[in-house]
Parts: sequence; structure tokens; C-alpha cells
Amino acid sequence: MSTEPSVERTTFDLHAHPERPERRDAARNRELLLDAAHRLVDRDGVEAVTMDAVAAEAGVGKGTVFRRFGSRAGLMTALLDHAEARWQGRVISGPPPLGPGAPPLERLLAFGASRLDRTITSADLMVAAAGRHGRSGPAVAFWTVHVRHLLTELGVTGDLPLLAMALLAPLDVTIVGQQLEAGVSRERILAAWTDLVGRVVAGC
Amino acid sequence: MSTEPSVERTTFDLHAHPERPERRDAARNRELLLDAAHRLVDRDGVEAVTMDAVAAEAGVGKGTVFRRFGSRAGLMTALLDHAEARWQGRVISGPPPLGPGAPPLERLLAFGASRLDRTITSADLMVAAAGRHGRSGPAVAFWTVHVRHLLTELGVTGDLPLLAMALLAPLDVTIVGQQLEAGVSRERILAAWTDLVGRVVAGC
DNA sequence: CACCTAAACGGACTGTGGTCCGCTTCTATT
DNA sequence: AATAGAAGCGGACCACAGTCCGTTTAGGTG
Repeated sequence: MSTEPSVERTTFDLHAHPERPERRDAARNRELLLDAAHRLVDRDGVEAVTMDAVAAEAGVGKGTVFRRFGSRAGLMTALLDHAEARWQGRVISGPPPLGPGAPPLERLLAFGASRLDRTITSADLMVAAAGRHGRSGPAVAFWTVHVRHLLTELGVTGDLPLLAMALLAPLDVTIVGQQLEAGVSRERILAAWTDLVGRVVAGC
Repeated sequence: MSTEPSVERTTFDLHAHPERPERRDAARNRELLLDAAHRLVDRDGVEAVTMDAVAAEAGVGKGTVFRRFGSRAGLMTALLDHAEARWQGRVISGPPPLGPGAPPLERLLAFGASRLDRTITSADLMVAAAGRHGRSGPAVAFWTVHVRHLLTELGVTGDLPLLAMALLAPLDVTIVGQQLEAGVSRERILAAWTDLVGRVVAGC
């Protein structure tokens, strides 16, 4: 309850801050903490990123970590945020086929491949970022909007928002993680997803 | 590490125990704990099911809870287990269209509707049961095998195991929970899933 | 029945996420 | 420059998951 920390971004509305900005010391500490957390991830892996450890590494009090990020999941989301933002940038205005310029189906397939790779490489962080309420809203919103847009261009009709989520679901950490653990290769996952997209898009 | 508790069931290979059975006191305590946990869930919700509370309610030591169920997620899985087993029974040998007897497409749609309902009604427990390693393996295995079987009967070709998972993915707690939280109705989710199945199955 | 051993037990102990609150620091205003 | 009050800070504190180990008990064997 009470004052939600303003950690409901995860890009998309990148850095749109209607409210008054953070005080300077607060901003400084945020950077300090983010750097510290990144350092810990690089050095010892996601597991080692405890709130106390981050606070100590950054040289601030533990309370500050929670004030800035709300929870461990929030901190993890923030860590993911930089990379996610750059990735979103590439989708919106990078080179094809991920970016605009390629035909919609190619873009969609490139999107899936790229998301799968991000899921695989950042699986640990994503699991840690998926607190209580599943995945971080804004990022998912971006994905679905984009897929929906491509589906529209492909002339697919129906409940596009949910259809988009249905296509995204098999690329989620929980599902992909499960498959990897079962020994399924990245290539096979991607092939199956490509096949799925083909079936969904096929106007007959 | 060391001695894994034998809590890797979640039905499917229902109660196949090659190893020597539990000692009588152990079995008794398992029941005591399961009952206590169920009581707590009914009375105060999943959140109230702390390991200490369960131990106290059952009148045993905390260590015993962990010895029997390995972790909180394991306990939750065990709680889910009874209902899951009965449900699996209905799928295997209950009345159509969920059980055998109906045409495969009808069975598949009934399967989806039924799973969606189970996901919705037990969302809390499922989230709590999904520890570290995503969803509980055996249950998912049963679902995929069944869907795969129906897809085969429908004459669908391709990477059936992964295609089955792709169809199951949108019915997962994390995804469904997200949609519900966004205000999407059960009916709309089901309609979208039905549509998805139609597209995938359509041999054209 | 007495004995022996593996299994099970209980609860103190530890590590971590998250809260709380009295104190400090920034910044807008005059 | 003085000041007021909001925003931020730190770290003691709490709850809960999970571990450890000395003690107890089930149940097979002679």
C-alpha cells in the first residue's frame, strides 16, 4: 500500500516524466545502485544480487535501495531496462529485417528470433524481474503492440491483441526456460515458432 | 544438494513408487500437513500458508514440513496435486467432450476451456507452486502429451511436441493472470484461444 | 523380546526481502 | 541569506524460507 515508487516504466514511454523529477542526490544514488548491481551481476551472477549486497557495494543504506526500486524485482527490471530500451530502439528504427523496411512477415520472424535470443541470454534476470505480478507490464505492452501492428499489415483479422499475446507466450522465459531445461535447442524452438506464425498468418 | 525428497510427482505417473514406501509416521505427518495446509488456504488464502503456520497447524516441527515437501513450492504443488489428479482422470476416462468419445477438435477445445478454468480458479496456488524452475514438470508433461495426441488425431503435422507447448503457453498462469489483470474476460481469452486452435489445425 | 540402524523429528539458527521511523539534506521561496 | 517543509536517507527491526544437527522412533533381525 501507500506511496508506490515510480518504478513502473521499463521503457516504452521512455523517460516521460510528468511528475517533478528526482532530487539530485536521489538520481545520483540511483546511478550508484544501478552500477553496483551491474557489477555484482557481472562478477557473481544474478543470485549474488541481494539487496544488502547492492547497498553495500554502492555505499548506501539498504532502505535507499528499496526507496529507489521498490523491490528486488523492481531492481532487476531496472537492470533489464537499459538493454530493453536499446532493443526497442532497434525495432522501431533500426536496420531491417528487425527494423522497418522489410516486408511484415520477415519483420515478424526477425522479431521472434530476436526476442528468443534476448529471452535466452537474460533468462536469469528476467526470472528475477518477474515478481508477484508476472512480467513487467510496459515491456510486454510494447511487444504486443508491435506484433499486433505487423499482424494488421499482414491482413490478419480477429482479436489481434490477444492473438499477439498468444504468439508471444511461447517466447516467454518460463516456457522457453522449461524447454531449454528439457534439452530443446534454440534452433528447434525458433523453427517451431516460425511454423506457428506461418499457420496463424496463412490466410488459406 | 544431497537427498532429494521424493516430491517429483504431480501425478501423471500416479503413485508409482518403486522405492520402499514411507515409514508410517512419515505418511501420517504428510496427511496431517496436507490437511493443515488445505485448512489454511480455505480459511485465509494462499498467502497465509507459511511453513511455520502449516507446521503449527499440523502440530509438527517445521523441519518436518521441509523434509516432506522440500520447499514451499513443493508443498503448493502437493496441494494442487489432488485436484490435478482428478482432473487428469476426467481427461483420460471421463465423459466427453473432455474425455474420450468426442471428435478430436471438440476434445481439444474442451481441454482448453477446462484448463483455462483451472488456471483461473487456482491461480494463486499455481503461482506459489511455480518455484525457481517454472511450472511443475509432470503436470505440464501430461498436458503436452495429451494435446500432442489430439493434434495427431487431427492430422496436424510438424514439430508436435513444441506445437503443443505453443498452444498451452497462452493458458499458462503468468499469461492468463496478466490478461485478467488487464481486464480481459475469461470468455474473450477462451474465444481467442479457440480461434488460435482453429488457425493451427486448419489443414487448408 | 532386545537390539540395531536407517529414517524421521523438532526447533534453534541463518540469510534475505521488506518495513519503519527519527534524522539529514535538498531546493523553492522570500 | 534565511527558512520551511518535502524528499530522501540509514540501519535497526521483523517475517519467512530454508538448513543443521542432536535426539527419538519405527520396524526389521537374532
